[in-house]
Amino acid sequence: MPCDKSCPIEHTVNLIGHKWKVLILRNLFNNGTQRFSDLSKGISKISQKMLTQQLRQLEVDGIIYRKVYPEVPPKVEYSLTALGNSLKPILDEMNSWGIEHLKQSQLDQHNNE
Amino acid sequence: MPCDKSCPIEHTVNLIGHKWKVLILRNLFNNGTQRFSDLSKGISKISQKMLTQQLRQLEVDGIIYRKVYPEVPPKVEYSLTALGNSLKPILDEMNSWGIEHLKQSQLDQHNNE
DNA sequence: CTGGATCCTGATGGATACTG
DNA sequence: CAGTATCCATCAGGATCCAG
Repeated sequence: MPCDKSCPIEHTVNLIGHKWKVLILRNLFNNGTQRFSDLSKGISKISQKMLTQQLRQLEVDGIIYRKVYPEVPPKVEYSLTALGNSLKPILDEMNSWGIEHLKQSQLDQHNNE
Repeated sequence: MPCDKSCPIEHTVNLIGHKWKVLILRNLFNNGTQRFSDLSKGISKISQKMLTQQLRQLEVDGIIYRKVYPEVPPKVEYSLTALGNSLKPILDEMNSWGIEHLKQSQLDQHNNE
């Protein structure tokens, strides 16, 4: 079973198979609608360029919605679309797995001291 | 809730938040133990260098196991460890989501013709 | 012949400075 | 505030080379 264009996992990976995208989604799931600066603060170490880039891609792919308020100072809000919300089970599984194995990896680290 | 070092999702993403890693795991889940060349054929468009690199990282992180048979011609088998197997729910969710939305994106494509 | 290391080149990511 | 623009470091792909 080769992993070609019709592979469901490949399709999913093409949309959210990127470290920063997952973290952006995490932020939107946890905190709801977020402004650019909220995301910037909420995701440690992401550069503005990367944040902009990934937000644009998520928007093009119909996963998030970008609402611009035509005012000064500028205000832009990002929120999940229905498609974006449908990704929640995946994020939930990643969260559960992380909780479980963060414990383990912290123990490992402790044992190595 | 900032996304710092103790964020479960960030931990998960740090281990498998890479396109090729997910596809490698997909291959191992679907086909069981695989040789280097099996993975190379099963994952369309991955370069040998990238495959080697990602396999090494997955091995270091304890997600896959690498068994070398000291024979000619060389033979190396990759399989999932217990930790690797515990990632199955995540892959399953990605698969389900992909199945659901591959339909949609194919319809969209059809409508644009 | 398989698995993978190396080299070179083009693409991508990060840090900073600047703008509407 | 929400991005661009710029420059530089690192990474990815392709071809080739090598050891068992």
